[in-house]
Amino acid sequence: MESENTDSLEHDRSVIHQRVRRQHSSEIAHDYVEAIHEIRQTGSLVRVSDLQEVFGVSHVTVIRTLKRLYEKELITGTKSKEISLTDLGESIARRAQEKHEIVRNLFVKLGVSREQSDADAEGVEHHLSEETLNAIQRFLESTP
Amino acid sequence: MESENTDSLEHDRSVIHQRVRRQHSSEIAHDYVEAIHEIRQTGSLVRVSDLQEVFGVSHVTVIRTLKRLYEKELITGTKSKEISLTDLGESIARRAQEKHEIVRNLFVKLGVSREQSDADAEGVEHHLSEETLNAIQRFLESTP
DNA sequence: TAAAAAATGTAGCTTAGGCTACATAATTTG
DNA sequence: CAAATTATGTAGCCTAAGCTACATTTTTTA
Repeated sequence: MESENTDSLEHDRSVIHQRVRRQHSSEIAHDYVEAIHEIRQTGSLVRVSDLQEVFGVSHVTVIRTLKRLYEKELITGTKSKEISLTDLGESIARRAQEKHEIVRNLFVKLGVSREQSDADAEGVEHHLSEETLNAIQRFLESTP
Repeated sequence: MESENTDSLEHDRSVIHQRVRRQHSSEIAHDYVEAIHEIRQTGSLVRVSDLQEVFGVSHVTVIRTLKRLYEKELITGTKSKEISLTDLGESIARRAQEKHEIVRNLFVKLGVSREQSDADAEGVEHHLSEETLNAIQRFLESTP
């Protein structure tokens, strides 16, 4: 009963780490729908080999991941011709894109190169709370 | 030989994602040495149960992770009494602590609450390049 | 100090996310 | 159009990181 009156110091730590683990487990799904969304935006059909190139993994890994996305109802089908986003997938993709842009713009504004901003944003975007994203947006809108 | 002349557009995407995957695979190790370092800083011995509380996982998971840290020569021993950082582990822990602080201070400066800044920094700290960290530090040192 | 409680450890299961090797299908091209 | 190439798909293996169940050891405490 030691961590009851200590303002749950230890307990809070574990909550933080549990949140990060949760974020990781949805991260790949979000990256995939984001990539699928971008490909669809160009007007192309989405092929396994496209995703294979985007992520730099084997086609086998792509196929299995797509199955999981289908089970989670983020995409409408798992065969190459049928790969498209569900409404849920679509909204997740849009939000991921927004987050990515916000984070990238923050880094650019701080003086980081375009390329590095883009690369770092990729890892970071999944770990920010709404509070922090809002704060970043406020900062971006101030003092251009 | 397809992505040689296309300015490696697709190829670059895959490099970015491969980097994020690499970051993820070292992330837990870094979090552990950071936690061990913090516990040692308070003068206490490090016990399995301490780490279990910090991360909110079962003691079994902690034990197995400690074995991996030992194999990677980040800690000096895997039995509770012997858990301490190697020089390598120590330097990783210090750097992780620094990064965590830099990111947290950025968020605080942007108006995010202490608590949320700390939580978000935990997920973000592993994904920033030196270039971005330096840019953030410059920003923190300017216009206090 | 002996019993109870807490901490540690082992065995073995699960899922996610990588992979190669080996088909089969679809597209391109000579 | 037939052959070659490219794209998909399946089977089965690996590691990391979670877990529960069941010892065993260590520490507390009555």
